[in-house]
Amino acid sequence: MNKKSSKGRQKIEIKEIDKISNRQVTFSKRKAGLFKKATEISVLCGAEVAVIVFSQAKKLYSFGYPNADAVIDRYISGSMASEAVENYPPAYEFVKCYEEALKRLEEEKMRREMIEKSKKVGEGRFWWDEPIDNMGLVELEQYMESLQGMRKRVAMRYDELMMMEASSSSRPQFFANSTVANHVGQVLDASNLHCPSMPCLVVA
Amino acid sequence: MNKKSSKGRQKIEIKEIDKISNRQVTFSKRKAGLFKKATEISVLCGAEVAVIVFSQAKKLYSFGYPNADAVIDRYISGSMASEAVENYPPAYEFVKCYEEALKRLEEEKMRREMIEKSKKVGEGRFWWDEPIDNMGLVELEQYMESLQGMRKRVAMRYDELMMMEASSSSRPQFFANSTVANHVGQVLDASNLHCPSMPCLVVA
DNA sequence: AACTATTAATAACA
DNA sequence: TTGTTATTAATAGTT
Repeated sequence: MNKKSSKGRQKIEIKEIDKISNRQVTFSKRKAGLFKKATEISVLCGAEVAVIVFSQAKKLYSFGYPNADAVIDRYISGSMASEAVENYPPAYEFVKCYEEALKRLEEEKMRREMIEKSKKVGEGRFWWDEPIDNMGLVELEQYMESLQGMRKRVAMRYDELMMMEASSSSRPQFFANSTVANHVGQVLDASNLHCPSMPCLVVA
Repeated sequence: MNKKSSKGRQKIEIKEIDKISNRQVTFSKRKAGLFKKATEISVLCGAEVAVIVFSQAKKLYSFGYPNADAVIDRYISGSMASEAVENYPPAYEFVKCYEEALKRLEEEKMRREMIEKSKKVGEGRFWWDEPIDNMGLVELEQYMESLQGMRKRVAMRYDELMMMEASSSSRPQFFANSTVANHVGQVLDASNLHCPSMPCLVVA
């Protein structure tokens, strides 16, 4: 009854793939894999990496950490010259910023989970605390409806406040003091960032 | 008697390896792996590849097929000659990534705060009545955004469950394509929310 | 663009 | 460092 849906990965010989369409697909997949590996070694080991690939159609793809050109420049100038310690702080700062945020996110999750744990399931347990992963369909529906209700209330409250603010005199810009605004500003300043997960640079 | 001789490969997080000796070993092994992958894609797909790696100690390792310098020369002349402006989609990706993380962070914070607040709420009052009355505009905005995020995630979880229900299919699919699905659609669509002149995040 | 059954790469040990 | 092994990760063939 269980007919295998595919033969799965098969061993292949490392020689040019005959079938063109196949070759192209493999190229795409393996190029992605190669860039991923490059990312990983750079992150795991603090290495600087550049990868340049020309497809058979001579289309150029490149990847670099912290950035391809810098690494290549250094390769060319043969600057194993010991102290040629180029620094690449620009993007790095923001990557740190991002990582920081992720870390804080994890912390928050933890804290919440601990609170929930400490509350002990059973008595004093509230329905909205339950992790959604354990909810059934019906429960999820209820949850959604509740959220919707909340949303409306908040919006109404927002309106109210807006009215009041509007009638009184000086109103600051919406996000003037918001953390979100600050962070966005920072991020937008980072014009030359690479995405940490897959900093792939494609040159047409 | 059959004590495992090793734990075998373990899953690791992609972040700088703490222990130096470990980092060095990993660097060697992964460098070899990277070069091997580069060889393979070049042979399998007729691609030209160059890989440049600087270790943390700034030692240079390079690989090229058919040969590194040729590929690099081509890269240089290519990127200069062609007007091919380097575009940086990754930066944008990164920004999105980052914003996403921040949003989730806000959500988590909120959930925790709510839980903590809920302890103080007296009889007959719902937990979500408590906080908003004392919020300012900015806080309300963040609150709304967080609610939106939570709802999306709940809806996604809902979809997930639906899929599972559908595929395991030992059970009649009551909601397969009717009201509930529509409901989810509604939830995901922010347009039906009462959300006056929401100053959305501006991504320049 | 997704999905498995496989192979290939590799983290932890020795 | 080099080798072994238990696992995870990548991907060939298929839909």
